Amino acid sequence: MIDRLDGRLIELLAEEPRIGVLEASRRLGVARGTVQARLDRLQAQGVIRGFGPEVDPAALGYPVTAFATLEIKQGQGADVRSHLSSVPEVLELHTTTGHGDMLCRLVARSNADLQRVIDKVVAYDGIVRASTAIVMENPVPLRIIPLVKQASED
Amino acid sequence: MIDRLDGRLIELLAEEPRIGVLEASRRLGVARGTVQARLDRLQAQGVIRGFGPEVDPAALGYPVTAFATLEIKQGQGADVRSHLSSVPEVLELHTTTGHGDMLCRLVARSNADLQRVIDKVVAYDGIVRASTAIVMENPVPLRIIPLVKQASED
DNA sequence: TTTTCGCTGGGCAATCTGCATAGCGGTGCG
DNA sequence: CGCACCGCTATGCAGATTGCCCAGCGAAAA
Repeated sequence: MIDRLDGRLIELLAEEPRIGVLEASRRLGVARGTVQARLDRLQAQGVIRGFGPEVDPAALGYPVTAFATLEIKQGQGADVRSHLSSVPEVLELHTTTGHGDMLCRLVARSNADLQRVIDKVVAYDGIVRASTAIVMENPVPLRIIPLVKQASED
Repeated sequence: MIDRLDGRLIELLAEEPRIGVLEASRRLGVARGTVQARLDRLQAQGVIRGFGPEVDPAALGYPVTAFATLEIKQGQGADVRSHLSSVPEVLELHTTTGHGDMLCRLVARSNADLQRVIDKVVAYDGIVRASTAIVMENPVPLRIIPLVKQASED
């Protein structure tokens, strides 16, 4: 899948995203063309989706995060999806196995504001029930490097 | 917090991360120095955390995602945190209110492999119970642009 | 009114990019 | 064994971009 060099390249880019291809090639001790080729390949394969800016919702004024488990009326899945995707505070949505049918990540301006967001979310026929867990701490923020390391060292 | 120009800049960078400051200034119809200054400010404020590569776990050989709700023995929180952070397949971890005490996102190489990951996760004294929901579909992948739009248009 | 601040528009040297070249060594195949 | 293929190295070059600087200007704040 990916080899050590790919892994090191991804780690390097994760640590210092501002560096260019040339600087990366120096750090890795390989030719510039090699880094260029690896990067192109990683992006073509979809391993690297892109280099979009990582925006912190808290800094945007949405310091409260919560996860909501939703129970959906049978056959309403598609409509619920499009309803939820129209709510900006819904940062992601998954359909899952288990007791709930969907799991979504929400943000809000405050705990009070979270009520407004949840109301907006459940204000839809297809949603039978929602149970919400507010995030208190985030000991492990979304990360990928440890996995990249493991995958590249196989 | 952030104004329209900031919002447009973030949207632009999200759509086409490869463009530089100069090109961005052309697209936005402002001077290069302005874009430079806005970017610096957004990063200094923490609104933009960085431009790390977005890696797709599926392309790395981990196509299965799951969310696990963990129940923790009182007073064992800190140890559990460090235990979980040492597991590469744990992509993020939150402590939450509600029935569970923690919620974590896992990935695995297959449904069968997920068992191994879960075993590794719960192989720790402090964890009383784990209930797992496997992700089937991801109708709304992690996104931030709608929120940026809303925040910048206030 | 004066000061401060953000934006503009320009300039400059140093750097990087995209693209192309050629050589080299390892691998798979007939 | 000989050959073609592929990835990596190394290098070159023109054009674009970056980081940094400055002076002017208009609006908002003091």
